[in-house]
Amino acid sequence: MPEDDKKMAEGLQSVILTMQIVDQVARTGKGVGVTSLATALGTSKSRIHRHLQTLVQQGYVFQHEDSERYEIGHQLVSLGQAVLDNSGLIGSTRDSLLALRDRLGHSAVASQLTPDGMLVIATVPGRSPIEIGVRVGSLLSFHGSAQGKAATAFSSEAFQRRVLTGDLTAFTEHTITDPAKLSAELDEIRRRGWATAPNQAALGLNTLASPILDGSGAVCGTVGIVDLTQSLAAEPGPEHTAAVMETARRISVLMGHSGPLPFG
Amino acid sequence: MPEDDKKMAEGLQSVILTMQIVDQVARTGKGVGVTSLATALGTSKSRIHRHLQTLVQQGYVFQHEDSERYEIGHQLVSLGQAVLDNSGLIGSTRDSLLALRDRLGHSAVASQLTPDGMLVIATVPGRSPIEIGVRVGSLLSFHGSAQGKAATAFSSEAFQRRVLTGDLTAFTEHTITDPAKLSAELDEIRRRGWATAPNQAALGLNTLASPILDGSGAVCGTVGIVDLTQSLAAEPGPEHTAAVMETARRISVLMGHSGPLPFG
DNA sequence: GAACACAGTTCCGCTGAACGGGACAAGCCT
DNA sequence: AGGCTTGTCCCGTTCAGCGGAACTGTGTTC
Repeated sequence: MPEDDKKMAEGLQSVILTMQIVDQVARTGKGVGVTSLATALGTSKSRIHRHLQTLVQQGYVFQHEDSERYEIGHQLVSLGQAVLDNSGLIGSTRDSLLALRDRLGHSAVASQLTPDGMLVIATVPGRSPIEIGVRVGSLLSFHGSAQGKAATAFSSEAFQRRVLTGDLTAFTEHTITDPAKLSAELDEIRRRGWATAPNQAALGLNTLASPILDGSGAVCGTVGIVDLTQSLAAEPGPEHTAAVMETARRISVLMGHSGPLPFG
Repeated sequence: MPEDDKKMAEGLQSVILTMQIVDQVARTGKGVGVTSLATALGTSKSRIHRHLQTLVQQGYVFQHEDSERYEIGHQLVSLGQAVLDNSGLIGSTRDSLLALRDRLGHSAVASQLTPDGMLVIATVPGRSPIEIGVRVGSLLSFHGSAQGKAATAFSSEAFQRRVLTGDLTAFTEHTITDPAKLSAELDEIRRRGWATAPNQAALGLNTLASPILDGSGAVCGTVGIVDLTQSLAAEPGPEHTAAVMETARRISVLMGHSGPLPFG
C-alpha cells in the first residue's frame, strides 16, 4: 500500500463493482439498501440498482419481498459452501483441529500458504468463555505471525530471502522488523519445529504454530493454537509444543507427506 | 421457466460473467485455465482473461505462481465465511443439528424460508457409512419436499394459496401434483407438527421436517433428518417425530420465539 | 391532508469501457 | 526441428452500461 500507486493498473470496473457489492451484501447480516450501497461505494444509485437487479436475477442476492432491502441469495450460500469445501487443507484439518482444541483447550487454527501471506482457512473456538481467535479468511503476514514464521522457516532459501528483504511492517512494538534478527529466529524455529509470535501480530495475543508439509515435501500451511499472551507463554511448555507438532505431523500425512518431518 | 420468456429481461452481462467465473473457479478444487473457462462459458479468451486479471488484482482469485491455473483467492474464502456466518439461522442451529444427529443417527438438515423455496443452510452427516444428505445451498421446492411442506403448512393462508396454485412440477412419480391432495396433506401436517416426503423429492430418499418459528411467530425455516426411504419410514416412529419437533422448538426459542408452538 | 423527505425504480440519449480477433511468447508433446 | 497447446497483449470499433433526472410509493411532519 505505501509504495507503488503510480499507475495502479486498473481492472475492469464492472467486475470490481460487482464484487464490492457482493462483499457488502454478504457482510451485512440484515440487508442493505440501494442508497447506502451507492454512498458507501461512491457511485450512482442507478448503477448499483442495475447491478443488484442482475445479481437478484441470477440468485446471488435476494430482494426482500416487501421491496425493501437486499440480502444474501441462495447462489451465494452455495458458493460460500463450495469455497470452503475446496479451499485446500480444510477437509483434512477440521477433525485434527477439534482434537487439538480438546487436548489443550486453546483455540485451534489452520492456515494455508499463499503468495500474499498465510490464509486462515479453519478455526475452532477454544474452551474459554471469552472468544479468542482469528477470523477465517484473514491474511497473516510472513514476518509478523507465528504461522508466517513457521511456514517461512521451512520454505526454500529463495523464499526466505524474499521475506527477509521484503516489507517488514511493525504491527505492534514487538513485531520483528530487523532482517538479521528475523533470520536468527527462523533458524531457531527450524531447529525446534515450532514458532510463536507473542504480541507481535496484536498486543495481548500469542500464537503457537508448526508447519504442514504436502506430498512433495514443501510447506503448504500451518496448524496452531491462539490465546491471550497471559494464557499462552512465549515459550510454551513441552505438552503444548508436542501437541501442536504432532497435529502438524498427522495433517501432513493426510496431505500425502511421507517420510520424516524435518523436526520433532 | 416454462412460461414468461418473451422478453427475458437480461441483466448486466459483465455482472453475470463475473459471477459465472467466480462460481466456476470456486467449484473447481484444483484450478482452472483461461481456455477451459472460455469454452465452458462460451465467450472469448481475452474477455475471460481480463475479468480474471481483475479478480486476481482484487484478491478474489489467485493465480498460481508458475503462471498456470487460476484458483480461489483469499477474498473469496473470507467472503464464503461471511456468507455462512450471516445466512440467518446458521449460528443457532449447528449445535442442535449435531445433537439431533447423535440422538437418531440420521443426517440432520436445517433449511431457511426464501421466496424461491427452502434454502438448505446447514447439514451434518449421519452415522451410516454411506453419505446421505442434501448439499448446503440447495433450493428445495415448497410442494415437493418435507421442508417445503412443513414450512408452507404453518405459513399464512395467502402463501399457502400461492403454493397450491403455483408450479407443482413432479420430481418423481410420488410427488404430489394435485392441489386438493396437497391441501389435505398440509392440513394433516399442521395437525401433527411434522412433514415427510417419501420418494417425493428424489426416489429412494425420505425426509422428516418440522418448522422453526421466529420472534414474530412466522415460519422462518425447518429442521429435519434425511435418510434412505428404507431407513426412514413414511410414518416415522414417535421417537423420531418427537426428537425433530423438540429440536425445532429449541431452535425456535433461540430465534426469539416465545410462547407455545402451534403443534406438539 | 398538503407538503416534505427519502426510499427504490425507470427512462433515455451519449460515450468511453470493454469487446473481438488476431498476434505473440512460452511450454509441452511428438 | 515442427506442430499444438497454453496464457498474455494490442488496438480500432461499438454497443453495453452510464449519469442524471423524472417517477412512484411510504413514512413523517406540520
